[in-house]
Amino acid sequence: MNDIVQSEARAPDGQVPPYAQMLNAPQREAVLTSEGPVLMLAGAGTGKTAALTARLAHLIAMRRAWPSEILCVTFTNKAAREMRERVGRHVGPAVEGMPWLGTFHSVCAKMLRRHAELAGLKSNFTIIDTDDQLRLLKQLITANDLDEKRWPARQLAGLIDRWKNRGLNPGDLDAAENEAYANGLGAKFYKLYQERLIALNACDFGDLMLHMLNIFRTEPQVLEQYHQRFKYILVDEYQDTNQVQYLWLRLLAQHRKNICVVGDDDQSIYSWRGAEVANILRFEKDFPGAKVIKLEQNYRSTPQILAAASGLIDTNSQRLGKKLWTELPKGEKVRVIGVWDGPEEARRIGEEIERLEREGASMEEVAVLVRAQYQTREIEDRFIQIGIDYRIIGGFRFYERAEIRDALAYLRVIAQPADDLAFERIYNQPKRGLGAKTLEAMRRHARRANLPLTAASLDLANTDELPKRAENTLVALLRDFAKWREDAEKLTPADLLRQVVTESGYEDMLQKDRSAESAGRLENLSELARAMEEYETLGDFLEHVSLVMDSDAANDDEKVTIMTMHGAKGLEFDHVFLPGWEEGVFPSQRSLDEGGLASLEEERRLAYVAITRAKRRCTILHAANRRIYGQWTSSIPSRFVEELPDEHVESETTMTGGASLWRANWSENDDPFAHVSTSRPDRSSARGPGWQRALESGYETKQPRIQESRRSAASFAAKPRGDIAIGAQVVHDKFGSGVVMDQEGNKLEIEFEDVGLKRVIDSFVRLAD
DNA sequence: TAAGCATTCCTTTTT
DNA sequence: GGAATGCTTA
Repeated sequence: MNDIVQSEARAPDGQVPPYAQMLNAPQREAVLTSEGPVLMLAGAGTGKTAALTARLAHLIAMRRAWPSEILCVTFTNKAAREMRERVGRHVGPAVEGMPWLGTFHSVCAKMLRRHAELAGLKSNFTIIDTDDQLRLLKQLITANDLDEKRWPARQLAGLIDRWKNRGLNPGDLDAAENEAYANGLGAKFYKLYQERLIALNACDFGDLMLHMLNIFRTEPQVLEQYHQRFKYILVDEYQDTNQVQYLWLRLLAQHRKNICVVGDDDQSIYSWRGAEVANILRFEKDFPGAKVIKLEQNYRSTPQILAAASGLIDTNSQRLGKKLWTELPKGEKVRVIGVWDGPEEARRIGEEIERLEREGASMEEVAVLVRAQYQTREIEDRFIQIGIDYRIIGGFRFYERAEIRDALAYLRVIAQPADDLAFERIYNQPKRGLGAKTLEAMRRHARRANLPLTAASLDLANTDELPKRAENTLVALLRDFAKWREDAEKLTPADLLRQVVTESGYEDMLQKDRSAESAGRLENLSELARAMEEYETLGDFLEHVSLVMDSDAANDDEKVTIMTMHGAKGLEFDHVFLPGWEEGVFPSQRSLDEGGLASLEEERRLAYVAITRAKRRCTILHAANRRIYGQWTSSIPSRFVEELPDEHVESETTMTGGASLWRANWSENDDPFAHVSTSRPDRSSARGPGWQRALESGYETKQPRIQESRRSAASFAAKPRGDIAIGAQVVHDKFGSGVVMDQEGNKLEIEFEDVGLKRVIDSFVRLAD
């Protein structure tokens, strides 16, 4: 077998092709076993992407299929992009012809545009985002005399999403499902919502998959078409597929059975989004005779990091079982640091990072990974204070910002006059005096005439149903849109946007707004215009936006990354900090309260993912006290800490109990800014139950070992900036504008208009203009 | 219609 | 603690 494999790998000239050269034995097997079903179990850092791209390159180079005959699906645009790039390196411009390499959703969108009429849509349908989805549902709920308070649109949206994830249409719901919303109105509202979407010539994210699944199920000739086309199917991150994706894939693969799925059951962390690990666990049943290939050699982490992670994940019961190993040289043990409270944890991380910086580490290679978004604030505050450059990934995405959505809504109405949801978003944004009354009249009229809102409003303006003033404004707005539609013919999409932003009064509105964010909003809008430069038509751009919700923000600068553990999947860093390993934070309270063992095991997999992001050093922290929802809570270290194998871990608990008290006093004397009340820890409320307990149980009072590294930013690089003095008006990216009250070295004390007194490093502010 | 106050809700979020 | 939403009032 091996000989066959070896000879097959050779190009006609007898050379081992470059894409196969760097692969280890199992990787090579995964690449060369092109026929039949293959399950590739790829542990963290085992060169999964390398194998996958080599496989693609192999299929193309060996002429087993044209690039257009391979279906390759990923979950994220980033993964798809990376794959395309890497395959391109092997096979050159042939990748350009890989039209079916993309995310599940983009592939489905592409298919659905071809067969839209089979789903009751026109091929230029709009893809709506969650915002629109919620507003639409809210309308439906109130229009059907239901109390939106009692039965929130959010809940309904969640249910519909889950139903779609499972491949269920309104008619497929059983009694229990139907009961889940408003005492048995689930199916009714699901149906209403779907009808409304069709009427709007729109679909949501879930529909992209579900419509295609429905079409495959009911239109054999369409499915047949794709059977003929796709000679090979590749799926990345298979453990994250949900039911509808699974069914969709199974229909497509059943004909030739040349399907290769890649995944890692230990990295399944999205079950709450409908992902089913079961899909990977039962692959061999679905495709009898499937070849299972395990990639277990890790090229990323030190043996210690790997051992710690493996030891932890061993606690889980439901596993296919892999044993990761590495040839990399010994490194340092995983560190576990116990501290007194949240602020101290943030200080400690700051100190450690400053030390790494002094040692010459690249800040690009440092990450702080948290369980939940709210944990970022504490870290962020500290980094601002001591001047560590950071970037927070996640939270608000570029395309989710209000101003971006508004701008896109304008563009959508221009491109698609029938896009009611977009029109409703901006008909009074900026404020032009059209309110709920006007909207109601427009809607009434639209329903009566069975027209989209914009068209109906034009009609409405000819009647005398509206007050003169509203009528005039509305006519002016519609005239603007007519003009922009003409502009759209002549201008590039980017220029069109600039025009609209100015002429709609949106720009004016932001310029008049003196709040901290408005400058950033204007900045975002020009950023959006810049991003549009590469698109030829408005339609192209809008399709891109609705499917690719991430912006490829330049991340070439030296910044520490702060992000959630979920967001970090697939990434790697030399140094990883993992704060908040306490029961109730991680594992999260919710996962402990509900979901039982399964959800605890998912948390453990998340811990495994987090640790295995580290290449060289991994530092885990836990605090004895933490403020959660404004409430001081004392907490015990996460069970995951105890599950780490002792021999690969180095524990340190310097700052507990008395030491912290002592340190608090000491730092007050030492700290030139200690009199600044807003930034001093609130000692009265800091005495939570944990405090008492710590004092009573007589914690050992240790000298803090790291005193010398706890230098305040003012005493270090204390060179003040020349251009800022007390009394100066300054602007801070995060805090907005304020007045400098005090200055010491490079440290400023600023009274901000919005957030009050803060201490910041002067390099973080600029003089107000 | 918009501002100003009260109330609610707090994981994770690839598309 | 705090944002985000919704309701009340000027």
